[in-house]
Amino acid sequence: MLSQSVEYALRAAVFLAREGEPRTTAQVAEATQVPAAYLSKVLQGLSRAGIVRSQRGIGGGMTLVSAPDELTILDVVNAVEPLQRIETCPLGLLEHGVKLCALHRRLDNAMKSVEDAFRHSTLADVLADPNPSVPLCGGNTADEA
Amino acid sequence: MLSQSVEYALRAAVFLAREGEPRTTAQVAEATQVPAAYLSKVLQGLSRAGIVRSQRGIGGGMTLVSAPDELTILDVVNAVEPLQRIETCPLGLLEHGVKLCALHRRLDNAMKSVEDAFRHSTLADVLADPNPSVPLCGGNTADEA
DNA sequence: CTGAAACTGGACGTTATTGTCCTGTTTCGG
DNA sequence: CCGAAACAGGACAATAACGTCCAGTTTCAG
Repeated sequence: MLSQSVEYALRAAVFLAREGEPRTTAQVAEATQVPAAYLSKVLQGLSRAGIVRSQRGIGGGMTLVSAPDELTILDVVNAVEPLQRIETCPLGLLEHGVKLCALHRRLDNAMKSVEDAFRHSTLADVLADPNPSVPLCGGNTADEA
Repeated sequence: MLSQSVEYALRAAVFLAREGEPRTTAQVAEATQVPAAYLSKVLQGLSRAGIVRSQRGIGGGMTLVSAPDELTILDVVNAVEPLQRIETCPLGLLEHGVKLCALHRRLDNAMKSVEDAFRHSTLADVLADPNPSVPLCGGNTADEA
């Protein structure tokens, strides 16, 4: 339902939030299990959107611009691929303005619930979650079956 | 966020629910404002999934198999493109089984909220909604600005 | 100044989605 | 039986998403 690029961007953002210091695209790619060359494009997008800052040269890499408790999942999602709410009737014939029909009202309500959930989760929340599985799944602090 | 095909399928399902009798692909296409040739494919999918029944020849067309109050938005969505919940860690390295990390737990919760919303809306609910905009937006029972 | 590290951006290939078109097959009315 | 109505399904085209590769540019260490 969410695009691959969004998934990649979220993994990268969570990783960068945890690290706190500049990390190269290669490092992020390995930690998040994302194709490096493609991740590069995704990070470029995040950079243009002002989510991350890039620094070239030795010691450079990618850093989050905001503090993890100031950056929500929604911010990241919207930077890559805006979560589009249904504003007007998709059929477009008779613009109902803000009055969507019963079908599209329900679809948009579902979108809204996703938007709200994402808006209320900051990266800090994700990192602080008392969950035995570490956010990027690369390691595990708990026992496995 | 939802694919175009899903949107088309929902429009078609709502229309067929309202009509109650066989309607040809061309009729559905006009009412729902969907490219007829493409809608044909979408309806074929709904037919294979057992959502609609097709009847060839004169007087034939598409009909809903179930009663509108027995068919949910989720049924239609899943017939076209299954709403995929996140069951296991997308990184796949160390399968955490049912224990998703904090990030994917949140993403899956969002999916679940959509799934639940769709599961609790039947086509009958959509048709009975006291909304001035008629479900397919092609007409309007209320005044417009 | 030089070179390695690291991002930037364009070109390109692959695949999935969306959309079109046409031929065939089933069905029913007369 | 015949023909029109209507779906079925394959072939194809256009577009976007996903992914790869490489040359160029910035930056810092020494």
